[in-house]
Amino acid sequence: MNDSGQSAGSSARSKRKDARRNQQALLDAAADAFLSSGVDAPVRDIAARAGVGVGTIYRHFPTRADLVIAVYRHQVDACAEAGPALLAAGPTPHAALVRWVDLFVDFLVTKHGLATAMQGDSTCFGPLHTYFLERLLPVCTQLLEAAAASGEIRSDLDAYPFLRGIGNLCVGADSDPHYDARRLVALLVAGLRRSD
Amino acid sequence: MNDSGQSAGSSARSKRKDARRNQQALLDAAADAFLSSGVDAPVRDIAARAGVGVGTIYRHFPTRADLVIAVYRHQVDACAEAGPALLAAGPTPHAALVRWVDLFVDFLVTKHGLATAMQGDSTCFGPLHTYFLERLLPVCTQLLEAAAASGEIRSDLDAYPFLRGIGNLCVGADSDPHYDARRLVALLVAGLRRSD
DNA sequence: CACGATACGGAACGCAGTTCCGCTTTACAA
DNA sequence: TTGTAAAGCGGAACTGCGTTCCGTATCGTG
Repeated sequence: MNDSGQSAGSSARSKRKDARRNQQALLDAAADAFLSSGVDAPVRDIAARAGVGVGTIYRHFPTRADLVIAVYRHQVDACAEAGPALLAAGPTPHAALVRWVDLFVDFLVTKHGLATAMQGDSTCFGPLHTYFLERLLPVCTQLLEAAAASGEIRSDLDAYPFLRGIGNLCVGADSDPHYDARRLVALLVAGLRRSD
Repeated sequence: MNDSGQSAGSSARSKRKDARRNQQALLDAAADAFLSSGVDAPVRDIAARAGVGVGTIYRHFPTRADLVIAVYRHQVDACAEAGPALLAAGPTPHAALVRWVDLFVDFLVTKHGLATAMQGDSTCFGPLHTYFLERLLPVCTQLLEAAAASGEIRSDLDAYPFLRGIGNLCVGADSDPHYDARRLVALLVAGLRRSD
């Protein structure tokens, strides 16, 4: 039952050499395109950049969202793994929580349109939302519970709405210099502090 | 120079009777459609409901967003006008701020997909975003400044990011029973409190 | 080298918002 | 009442998106 890492069909090593080459080209092209045009870069553009037809994209990544996941998987994983590390390193669980949230926000804000894509509609980006959740929810829960156990924050907020709230606050943070998502997230976290 | 209320071209009383009738039918149909299918209801559906062609929509409302604005204008205005009233009535500016925010969040959460439409992409819903801003920003500024002047909250947060943050937190609040936008907004406001 | 499995390309589909233009309806003047 | 220009209308058509499909090309093996 433990089959983590097979979701997009992109990690099962295929037999044919050209297939693997195309898949890598696609990942590179997508990363490029996301960087310069945001996560909303049209599938056709990505295919063109990679020098393949659109059909090839869909053989490797069943859906646009799966391509996005594949591109950012490493960074999401890194963020997930940073949680326990911060908890072990930081002076207090609350400090670890704050640092981890910063990490997450930095990640979201840096990728143009990622936050928007991850929230909002469910038709096209459902898988993306799901992946983020299943990867980050356990970590976030752990941090939240540790900080609650140490009495630094209130204990009546689940990780899910907290994570979604952070994600939501990051929507549109790029492309608007007057909107500072980091600050608002900090305010939200400040609102969590126990007011004894 | 003071020509408020002409923006969508929907309030300039047209000469022809049928035109006015169609415009009203369109508004009713849109309100209906938004209620049952969310603000994302396709233009064609709305036109069909109203018994007109799509072209008719675009003569009355240059853009989908303008139709959305026209449908919700009254409620946005009501929200804007409630600001000063609450400020005058409430025991403290902070209480007024909290109540006003509640009002705004209720409004956003109630209309399926409105928050999502208002934030996020700018191509299609730019005018919507703009309208909300120009209507609510002054009110929000007033409330924030009053609460800051009374020493109840910190004074270093502009109304714009605050409003956007609230709007963002409401994204996807409908259609997800596990996500309580009201609570998160409350947390955000709590984070605003002065910590002397 | 031949052949079957595998992968590829890109035309085509469905569904958005929006535009365009030939036709209808209205309002007003004669 | 009726003629006529202006205003309004309907819906086919255009652009752009994600996705599907299928005839063709390529790969790896016997």
